[in-house]
Amino acid sequence: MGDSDSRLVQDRRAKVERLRKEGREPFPWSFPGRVATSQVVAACAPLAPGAEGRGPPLTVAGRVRAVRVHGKSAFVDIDDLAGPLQLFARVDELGEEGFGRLTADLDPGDLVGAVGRPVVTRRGEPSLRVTELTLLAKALNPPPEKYHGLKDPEERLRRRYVDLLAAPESRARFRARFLLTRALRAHLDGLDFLEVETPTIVPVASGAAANPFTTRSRFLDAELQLRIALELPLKRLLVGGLERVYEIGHVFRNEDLDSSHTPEFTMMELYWAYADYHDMQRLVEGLYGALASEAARLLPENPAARAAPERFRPPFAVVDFVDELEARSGITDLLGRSREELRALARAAGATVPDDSPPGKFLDKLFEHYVEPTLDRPTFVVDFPAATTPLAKRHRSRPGRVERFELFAGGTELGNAYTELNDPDEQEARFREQLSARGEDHYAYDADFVEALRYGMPPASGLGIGVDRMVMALTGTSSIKDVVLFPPVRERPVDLL
RNA sequence: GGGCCCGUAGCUCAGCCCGGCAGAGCAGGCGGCUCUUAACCGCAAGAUCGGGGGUUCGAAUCCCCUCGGGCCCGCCA
Repeated sequence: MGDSDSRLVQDRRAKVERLRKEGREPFPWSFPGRVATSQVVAACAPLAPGAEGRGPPLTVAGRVRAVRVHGKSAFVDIDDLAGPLQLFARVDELGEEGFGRLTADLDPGDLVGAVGRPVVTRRGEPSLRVTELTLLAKALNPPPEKYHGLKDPEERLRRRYVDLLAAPESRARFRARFLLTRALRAHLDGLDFLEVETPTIVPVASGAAANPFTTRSRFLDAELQLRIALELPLKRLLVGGLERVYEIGHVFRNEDLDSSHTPEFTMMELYWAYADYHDMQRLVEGLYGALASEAARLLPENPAARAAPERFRPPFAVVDFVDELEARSGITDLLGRSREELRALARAAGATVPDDSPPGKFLDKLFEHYVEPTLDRPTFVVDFPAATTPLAKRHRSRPGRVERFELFAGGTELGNAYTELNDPDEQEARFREQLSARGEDHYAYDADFVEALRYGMPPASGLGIGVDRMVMALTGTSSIKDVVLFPPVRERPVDLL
């Protein structure tokens, strides 16, 4: 069962040996002058079936998907990033020897280059009538079966390159993911935000409630952690006068995987001096509107992407956290409830929360249970109870609330924003509350951050968006593993020798 | 971490309930075919049935353990 023993691999190795003996290099260095396969297809468009294009020959390169030999002619399907193309090879153009080599050398999975003229076959398939065919890299391992492809979900993750080479829709989805990230940057750059980078390895991970990964520095002789959020370093930059900053980077949370969580994921956080959370709602609407258009352009075949521009057309709906929760749950006077009452209500709603959870935890659970699943259309949930949010500024006119919104769509969170707390004394008090609440997932006390606020942070609004989930929402992808190229997998057990 | 399910040829899958010679298609080999596109036709080959143990005259099939994965639940976005 070992690959090295496989008969198929042995046959392919034998071909490599033979090629070398014949003085032909199975892994040449370059292949100049190629155009995209789509260019050949375009050149075929005006041609009638059976006609051959005039003008100079074209050069293409790509991976062999199938070889169909018909005695003295052959069809070779290749594809490159632009799409598939049929090569039409005949002994008439290649000669007996050249044609014989083609059929003897080529296997599915090989990378080849071809020169020829565009033709449309009698059956109407745009093709390249090949006058030269060159092996560019021999594939020793055979590709997955040509019709069913690679189905095994484990192999698709462990050997993502095989998934990508075998499944054009997987390539298209990942391309869309990274082009959406590019569009995200372009949108923010256009609003004059500055992209920055801050450390991933920090003394104490803070800015969110999650279990950190730990590591050790030999230089500092100290235990360090991997960041769980971008928030606090970026706010320090507002103190420093950078005014509009954002960062797109990985954050790390030492938790289990499921269809919407993975321990290492991509976060975008943005901080905007002299703006508040109302300004930020407008920014988020503009941002999702722009990204939805881009998704529709990138994936015209994908129903979710195609529907995105209409779905994410501003303005988004707005609901009040407390009003909506009371309306959905039938609970009254939520803000007047004691911690014990809230805990009992949360447990009645099926949440399993430890007794010593921070007080806001119970409200979060209630909201998650009663409201989140009902939020399908993009909706801003606004004015969270203060207890849920230690880093947001208290509401300017509504006691017991903070100026915060989350954007939900399709039952999942697509963004989280506050008017930022910039009063150092209040920040210090909120950190202390969190610590005294104990429990596992309190926010870490960051004394230097309080110190930074003492120098004066401008009034500002901040935004966080989970980029993986943003991509999922815009592309209709149900598992986060389908938008993360190399999700974490367990070490495969060593084969017994 | 708890529950349910899956693992058979390089790939996609049968066979497992109800124990009795491990099958097919694709890919690969050989032969044929100058318009196919999941090309077609013929021949031959390819598997310690995830791993270990047990029950049995006999295990892919039943039992136990273990590894890997999927889905649901709990926790983090």
